[in-house]
Amino acid sequence: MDEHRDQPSRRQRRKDARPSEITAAALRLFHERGFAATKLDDVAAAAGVTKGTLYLYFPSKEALFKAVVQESVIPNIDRLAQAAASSTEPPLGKLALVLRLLAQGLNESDGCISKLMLAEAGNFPELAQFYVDEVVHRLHDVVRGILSEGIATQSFRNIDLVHTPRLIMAPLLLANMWRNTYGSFDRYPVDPAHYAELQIAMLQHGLLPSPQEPRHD
Amino acid sequence: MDEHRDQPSRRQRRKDARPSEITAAALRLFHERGFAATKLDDVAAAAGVTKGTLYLYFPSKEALFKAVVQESVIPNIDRLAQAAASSTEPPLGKLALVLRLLAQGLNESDGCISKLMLAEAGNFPELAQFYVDEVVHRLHDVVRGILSEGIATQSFRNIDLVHTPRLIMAPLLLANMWRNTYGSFDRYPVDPAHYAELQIAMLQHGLLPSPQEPRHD
DNA sequence: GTTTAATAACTGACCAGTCAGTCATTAAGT
DNA sequence: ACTTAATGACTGACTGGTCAGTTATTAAAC
Repeated sequence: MDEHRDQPSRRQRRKDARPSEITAAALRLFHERGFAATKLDDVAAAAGVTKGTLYLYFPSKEALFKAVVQESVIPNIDRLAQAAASSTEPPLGKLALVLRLLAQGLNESDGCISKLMLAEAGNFPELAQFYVDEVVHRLHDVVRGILSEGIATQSFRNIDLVHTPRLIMAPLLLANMWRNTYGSFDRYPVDPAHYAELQIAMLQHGLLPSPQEPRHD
Repeated sequence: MDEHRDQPSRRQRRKDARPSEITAAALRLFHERGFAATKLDDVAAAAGVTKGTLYLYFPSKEALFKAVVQESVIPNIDRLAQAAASSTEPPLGKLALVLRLLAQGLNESDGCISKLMLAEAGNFPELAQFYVDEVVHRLHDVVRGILSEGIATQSFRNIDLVHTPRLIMAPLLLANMWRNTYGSFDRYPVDPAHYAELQIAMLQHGLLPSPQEPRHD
């Protein structure tokens, strides 16, 4: 019986493809269960290899974790900062652009990292420091730049430049964690893109009815 | 030599005080390190007992975790709902009241739970379901009631009643998790009460300059 | 035939959970 | 009051299972 022939052959050698497959599997499981509760045997199985193979590419479980974070975190920030810088819209439009891009970035690849880092920061202080400096503060700085410009041109009122970036991005970030975590338990599905639109409207009008023109499109 | 006399005596019998001391210690450590990464020996030490004692009061580590969550979660919701119901303020004032109470509740006792549940929901589905139903949705319902009233009296524009509660509370919740997690790494201290005020102002005005009266107190 | 990616059996440290024993406290006996 | 028996809260050494990390072996690739 050669029933081992139907799958294209186990034990392939694919040195270049492995690392990203492994980190992808690890990200999913770390996010789902937490770092400590995730077994490397499970990560390996999810990546279609065995545990020994992990150690060909990553020297330890902790190193794998760091690789996961750094790999998933680098990309979208630059894209976002660049989009904001090159946009010629007025401040509010620029802000809307950033929020929509953020929602999109969270939606695809890895809005998982924010929750994962939050949960594990206590166990990995240096990594947490890196994350705060390289990701969060850079993101805040983008928004802060827009706000600052808006205040200068009197498009915005004179808001708190230190904390308002967090205030503005919090709903999107939390909505995303929410969806990734409680999605299956919740009555209403949560959609980051929808939250982006709600937040944009809120930034524009607040809760109050628009005094000049009650629009109805 | 009676040098054993200076500490009031180890090995006291305090059957009634133990459980809350244990859950308090457990909450701190679970929140700091995560459930799986927390050793019961450490919880016991932090509570001033030994591991064996834990098992006199809680049948398993998982049972301890559930006790921690349920104990920390029950109180503040009712207080908040009641305050909102008995307030005679206009909708925006009522909303401000709720946000301030929420910030206060997060600040003292246990704003830890929200992060802890977020991190462990995947490993404790029934508990997550309980938390979503009994805590989060009830909180949202309070806010939803206020919004609904505001729309009816035309104090508010016609906002999305399903999602806006989350949108409004997200900044406070996230700011709190932030402070509990990255507080020591962050440049600027995060204060929930301050975020409550920022958020109230944002709900009132949005980002835009107030068209009728540019106030400056 | 040589190289090396991949495997799987193995090891040892760690930790949740157990239990026989200890001692602070209570209360009965005098 | 003073002694002593009974109680049960508390301890800490122990165990069995689990899992990160290792290594001897296998087989794919060239």
